[in-house]
Amino acid sequence: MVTLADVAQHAGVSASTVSYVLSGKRTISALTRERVERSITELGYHPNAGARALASNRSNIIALMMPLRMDMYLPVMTEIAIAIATHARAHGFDVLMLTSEEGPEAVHRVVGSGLADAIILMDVELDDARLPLLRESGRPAVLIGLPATTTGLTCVDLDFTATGALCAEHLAGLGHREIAVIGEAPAVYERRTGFAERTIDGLRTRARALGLQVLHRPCEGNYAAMAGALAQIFSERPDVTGFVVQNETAVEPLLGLLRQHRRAVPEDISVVAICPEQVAVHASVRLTSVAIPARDMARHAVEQVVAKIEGRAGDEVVLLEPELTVRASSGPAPAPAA
Amino acid sequence: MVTLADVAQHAGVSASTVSYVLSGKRTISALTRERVERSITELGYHPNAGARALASNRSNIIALMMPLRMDMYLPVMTEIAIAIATHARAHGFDVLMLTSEEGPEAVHRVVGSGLADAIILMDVELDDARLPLLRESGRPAVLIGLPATTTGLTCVDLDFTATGALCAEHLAGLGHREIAVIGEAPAVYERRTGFAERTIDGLRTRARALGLQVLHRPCEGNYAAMAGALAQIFSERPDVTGFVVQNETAVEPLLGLLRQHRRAVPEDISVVAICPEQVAVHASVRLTSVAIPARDMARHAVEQVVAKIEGRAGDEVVLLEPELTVRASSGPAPAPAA
DNA sequence: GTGAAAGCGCTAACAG
DNA sequence: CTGTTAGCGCTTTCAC
Repeated sequence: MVTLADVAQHAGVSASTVSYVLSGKRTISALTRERVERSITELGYHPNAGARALASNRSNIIALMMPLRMDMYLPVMTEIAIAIATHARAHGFDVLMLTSEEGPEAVHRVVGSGLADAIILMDVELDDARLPLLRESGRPAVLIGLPATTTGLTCVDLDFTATGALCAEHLAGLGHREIAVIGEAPAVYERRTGFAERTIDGLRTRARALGLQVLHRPCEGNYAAMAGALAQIFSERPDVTGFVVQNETAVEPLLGLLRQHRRAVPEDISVVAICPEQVAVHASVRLTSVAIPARDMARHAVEQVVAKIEGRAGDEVVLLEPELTVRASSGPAPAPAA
Repeated sequence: MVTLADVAQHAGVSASTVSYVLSGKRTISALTRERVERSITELGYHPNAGARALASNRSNIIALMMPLRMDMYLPVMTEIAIAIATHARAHGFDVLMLTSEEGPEAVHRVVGSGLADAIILMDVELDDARLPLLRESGRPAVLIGLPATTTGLTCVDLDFTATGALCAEHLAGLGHREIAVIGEAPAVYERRTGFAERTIDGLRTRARALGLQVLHRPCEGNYAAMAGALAQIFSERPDVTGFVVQNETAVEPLLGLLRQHRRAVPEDISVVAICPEQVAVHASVRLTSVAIPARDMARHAVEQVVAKIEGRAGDEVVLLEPELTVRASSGPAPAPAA
């Protein structure tokens, strides 16, 4: 193994000089710098991560705690995770993957051992068991999601309240008077993951202001569950002309079933989805949607966490503005069947 | 920060004793062990990862290189990644997430710096640019997937050749004479990811032996592409009665379109999918399928890699036996339309 | 602009 | 069964 000392000897300088060439923490003459750099490449030197972590008290690793749950539409989680890894690399950090299976314990382990300089938590619940540990650990942390109390924590999330409101507005603006919301699986609400509740709250509040009737149905994302929910909605509220879907896996079942019910989209029924762009664009009907900005969330999370590691940031709540893109699935409400 | 020395002092023993209590590498009297363990919990001691890595030359980290590509059905990749993380933890390892964006470079960086003790590569191509680097690095590595040459490497994968054969057999056994294969997106074949080619090869070989006609169509996983492919298949080969699908995202489009074409599944058309169990079970028709054993692959990969790190294993190619589960989407071939 | 040297916290001989 | 001690490879004062 090539060590820093080897490089120093090969270049005819001291160890500290090599170190400073690497870190750029003091000015080096062009000549020495060049010599050192040549030696580095010639010898194929790679600084030892462990030694560096020990001496500098920094691992240059960010831990990312991902959910295991299968009810949390994995593609979004995955996209966020990949984007986090990519951005972290751009800041010189690697990403350590933790699963929520290990539970709050993992926070201790990783942060206590200095394995990671900071933690990013995904899929945060309103009253998350990991938060007390995090706060007392004092380590930099960023949450993706919004817990009940955010004091002492930095959080990044889509503004789901505004998202719900935006959907209500869009449908009301098109003349719809009665709409149904296909929500996440019941388990998501029971777990109190926040975003689902905030969406429906935001939607209801705005709907009330706009004189829009709202029926909310949590729903598993499969054909059978969707078929049941839909049948019930149409029997209870035959005048529903608009749907808001906040469950990516329910999108296709819904569209397929509407076809079976002989309801044309958007002529008879308008559909607005809250989902990743990709799902909206590739669905059997191009969906009017509010995008879940996975990349943006990842970018903000990494920037916040890096800023905290470097001591240049405090706690902050970053709520991303929702954007609704009109596509082929929404249109004017049909004239009431005389 | 609490150090090992602090614990030693508090327990009234030497540093090495504490170290050995932790590692179990030598026998310790019950009394001392207990005293040390008490001190550890009382002081809230966590061994410093960097120091440990430096002294022991082991980081207890496994690097996992994941694909970024969006054409690679992410849920399977994610499931594998999560399962790898879980199993790795069970062996005392953490998992560092690398994206393939960094390219072969990342192999150098992570392995050269001693950041990771080993690497697991996902989404390996037949002639993968990362392999030469890996081989010469000499670090333990396991591939998920099967490259063209496996010398000096351990590989874990589903036996896709056998998988293709199994699908052909199942349909032939039901009396089908002419089948179509809906393959992965063209890009997947162009990239030469191996598994797609092996599947079709295995299927063709067995089909020939069984007197089965095969039409193969690579296909993007969306409605539009699927609609085009399907129309063409039915016009070129009106007598096709069986489909094999190896593209998870094409499953629902195919089923939806078959309905639109008024072909009943399985009465008119049988469908066999090569996909994760979850997709097969939750599809609008419960699909006869060969499962992609994400968890098993992850388990084998971790076991192999840990064995290699500990020097108790050589290179090996582990091919998992495919299993076909009959569900509602396949049945006897319809009698030829007189 | 550069060197020398003191650790960082832990492991693993070596010594008893 | 336990203690002593010499590093592991790097960063960072302190000194020039």
